[in-house]
This record gives sequence, C-alpha cells and structure tokens, in this order.
Amino acid sequence: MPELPEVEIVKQSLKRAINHKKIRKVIVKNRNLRFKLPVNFEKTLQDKVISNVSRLSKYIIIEFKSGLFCIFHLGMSGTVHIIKKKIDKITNLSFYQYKQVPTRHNHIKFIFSNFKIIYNDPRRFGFFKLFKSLDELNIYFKKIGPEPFSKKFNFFYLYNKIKNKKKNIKNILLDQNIVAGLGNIYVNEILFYCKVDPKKKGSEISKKEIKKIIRYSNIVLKIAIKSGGSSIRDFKNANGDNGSFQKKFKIYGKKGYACPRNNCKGKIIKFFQTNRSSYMCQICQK
DNA sequence: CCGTTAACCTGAGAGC
DNA sequence: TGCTCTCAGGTTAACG
Repeated sequence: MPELPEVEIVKQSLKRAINHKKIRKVIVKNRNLRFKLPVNFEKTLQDKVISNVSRLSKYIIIEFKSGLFCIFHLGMSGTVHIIKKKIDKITNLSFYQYKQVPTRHNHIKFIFSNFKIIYNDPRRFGFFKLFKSLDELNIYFKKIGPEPFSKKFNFFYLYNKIKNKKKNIKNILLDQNIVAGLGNIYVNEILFYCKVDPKKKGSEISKKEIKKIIRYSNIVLKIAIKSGGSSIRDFKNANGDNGSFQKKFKIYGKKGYACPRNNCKGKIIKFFQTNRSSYMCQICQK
C-alpha cells in the first residue's frame, strides 16, 4: 500500500504523537509478520524513551534515547493507529477513542501513558527490526539508493545507473537500490508526466528524459505529500485521516479513460510488467 | 554480476 | 447469497 508519500505522512503524525515519550508496555498478538518479531522485542522496548522519528525510503525509523533503533516497514497493508485515552468526567472511567478502530489484525500494541499505538496489517508483509547502534542501522540501509529529494539523485547518478541496463525503466525506478521510496503508483504517474513509455529499456532513455524523470519524481512526490498521500482502498494517516492524492491521479487505475493531456486523443491502457499493473497512454508516452 | 519468477498473506470485488 | 477467480500501494529468496 504505502509508498514514500504515505510513509512520510505516517511518520509525521506518529512523530507528533510519540516523540520524547516513554513506551510503558508492548503487547504482541501475532509475531508472524514478514519476518518473525524478535523474541526480546517487547522487553527491549519497554520503558524506552523516543528521541526521534524519521523516514528513510519506505521505512520509519524510531530512535531511542538509549541509542537503540527500531525500524518498521508497512509492507502492502500495514497501518498505524494512534488511539487516545479519554476519561469520562462523570463516571471517571477511562476509554480509548479512535475514529474507526480496526477489529482484526491488530498485531502489536505500544502502550503510552495516555494513548496507545496499534500496528495493524492484514496481509502481514510489514515487519519490525531492532538495531543496537547507528552503525548497525547504516549497514542495513547500505544498499538503498538515494532519496528522490536528495542532491545525490541527479542526472549523472541516474545516467550512470541506467545507461547499460536492459531492464525496462519502470522496473528500474521500482528498484529501491536505484532510488528510494518509489512504488507502483508513483512510477506510473511520473512516467506519464515525462511522456516516457514504461517498457523502454534503461539504455534507451535519452538524457533529456533522465532529467525529466528526476524533475517529475520531485514534483509528483511533493504534491502527493502535500495532499496527505493516496488513499485508494484503506490508507489513512496515524490519526485516521484519508489522503487526497488519488483524486489527482492522471493514469493510475484509469484503464479505458481518455488521456488527460490536452490535444492528445489517446486512451489509457493497462498491462502487466513483472506481475505489476502498468498504465500508459499509447500515443503520448514514447 | 544480471534478469526473471515465485513466494509470502488476506480481503475486496467481479462474474457466474 | 455464495462460490471461484483475480487483483492489490512491496520485498526478496532462489533460480538460470
């Protein structure tokens, strides 16, 4: 489900809620995520104080005062929920309040003093990992490519990465070791803006097109973050709010529609590239 | 090294 | 209603 903009949105809302707070207790209902949760997971995190929350690629990184790191990935269907504890003034009873609490697949609960965080993930492709130090963390992320917004993601970098590639540009851009954080929706959208055929080989992409890919990666992702991400099926930020970037999709999920480009008479077609759906206008994407 | 495929899971929606 | 089939925002182990 989540690509860079959605993960960024989750990170922002999560950071506001948990930064500088102490985890009082961790309760695990199901350890069988993408990777089995470490046996010491609950104990390691109990009573730890959070000193920062950040994002790298599609990962959220929680840093603790003690120097420990906990990272997690949402996979395809992971969601994070902040649930505030309210106290009824008449009965003095406390209860948790959330716009819509999921009933199933709540695998992990992080209990704080006046709220709790729930990790929900129906398909269980998400996962958590612990690292004892920054060095360990850096080793884990060593292969990940540059963030699309970073100066490292520039013309020379991308040109050298793709100039000899036989792989199609769509799959190149989905490769997290080339550039971090792009996923199926945003790669489809970016290539439409660039007027580039997703089937084109890396070696066939012109220098002009490389520059466009970099520029539109930045533009599309920035607008998506500003829109709160894309909520197609069930994406919500940690406060339960939907994003709105899905309303701005040009081609994703728009099979059979007319090309949204002015003066283009093309139709949007759908096809598969390595088992993942691709959309394009056959006339203006070359 | 490179590129391709299958596998990991559940649920929603389409078609019958 | 209900069955069966396809598809979904991601990653990675295993193979040639």
